Amino acid sequence: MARTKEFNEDQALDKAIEIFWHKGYNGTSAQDLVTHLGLSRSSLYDTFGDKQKLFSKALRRYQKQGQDYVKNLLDESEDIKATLTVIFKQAVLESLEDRITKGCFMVNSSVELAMHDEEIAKIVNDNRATMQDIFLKAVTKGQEAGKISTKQDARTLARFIFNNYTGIRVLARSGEKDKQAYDDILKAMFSLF
Amino acid sequence: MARTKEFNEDQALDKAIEIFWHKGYNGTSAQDLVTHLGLSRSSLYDTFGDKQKLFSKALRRYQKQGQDYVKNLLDESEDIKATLTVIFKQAVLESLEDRITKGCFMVNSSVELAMHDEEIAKIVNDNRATMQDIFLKAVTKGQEAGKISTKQDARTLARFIFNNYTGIRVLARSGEKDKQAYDDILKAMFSLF
DNA sequence: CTAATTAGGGAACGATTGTTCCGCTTAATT
DNA sequence: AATTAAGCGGAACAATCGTTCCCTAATTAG
Repeated sequence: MARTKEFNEDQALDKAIEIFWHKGYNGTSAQDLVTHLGLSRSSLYDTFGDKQKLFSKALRRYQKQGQDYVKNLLDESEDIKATLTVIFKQAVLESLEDRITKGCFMVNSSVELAMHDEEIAKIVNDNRATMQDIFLKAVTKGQEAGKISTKQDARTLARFIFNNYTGIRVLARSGEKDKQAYDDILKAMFSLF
Repeated sequence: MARTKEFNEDQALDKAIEIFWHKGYNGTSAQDLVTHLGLSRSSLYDTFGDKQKLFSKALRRYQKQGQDYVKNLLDESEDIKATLTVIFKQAVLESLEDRITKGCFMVNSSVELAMHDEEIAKIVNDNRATMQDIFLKAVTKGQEAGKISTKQDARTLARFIFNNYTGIRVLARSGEKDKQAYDDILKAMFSLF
């Protein structure tokens, strides 16, 4: 009956993730979006509603990608401690390699928007709950397999892991490029398991 | 020779800290500043230059206040571990009490601006270096007094402490009000000393 | 081929942005 | 008391903000 879209919505969303991640919500203008997504103002607003709706849709997509990545690795893991090391070393690698250090889109959004936007607060809180749950299940499995110390209970460790992950992402966002700084944090953290 | 200012510059700076802390740099408009600081546009610009200069001056003031607080406590401390507990418990308390959770102005600014503004990046990096140095000296003292485990070297612990502090402040900013969540992190963290 | 419907380019909107400037007030110095 | 320099309230600035609207292009159903 009508014309077909000339762009792929998910690809556009990935572009939105990129620029919001880099510049933040308030730092990204409508013009930035038009330029970076490569589609017209009308297409942008017809497809996504408004800036806020586009942002939360992008953040949700980012959330799912990140969670799937971590969950899959841990679900299939035989050695939780080793897999956690992989995950954290990967985060460090990204932090060191990124020429424009973007940190973590979720952490950035927590800090910038969670307290001012209920929708974003929901996503952030849901993300924290889900991630801690993923870590909780993994740690429990690791403890049962005797691969992780039972000195601390699983929930405590899950929260502790998440907290250090957050810290590392902020460190990355602030531009730290000294590998030793990250490795020290990881060393201290993993010495607890 | 001329008229005297009707306001105190430091008091105005404290007001600026408040609103920038709460709303961020991009989220705070010139009108917000006029309203909140209670002085006219002309006075504001005559005194502080522009928005960016006012912001970095406010952030520097905040930095000094925070560093002095931690440094004084640790310098005068006989029991480093106990003093660190006090500092972290205080941060948790603030996080739980604040009706509008502002997190940490320095952390917020790192995330929002460090990668886009060289001046802010300088402040953030200087703050990290200084804080880690304060922790380093304290941990060393604690280890020498046999109050802190020597399983990890002092620099590693200093970075680790700073990382967990950052994480907790992000947690606060995202609105976490469950005391147990903070206490778990502290428990895990202090179990390393 | 025509009618119907959506996509998309781009001009245009009012509101708000950060900043400047003018004109009057105030107060210390001469 | 006169002079002078700065403070200050508020109007005004151009630029940019997020958003809407109009008009033509494209596509498919009938």
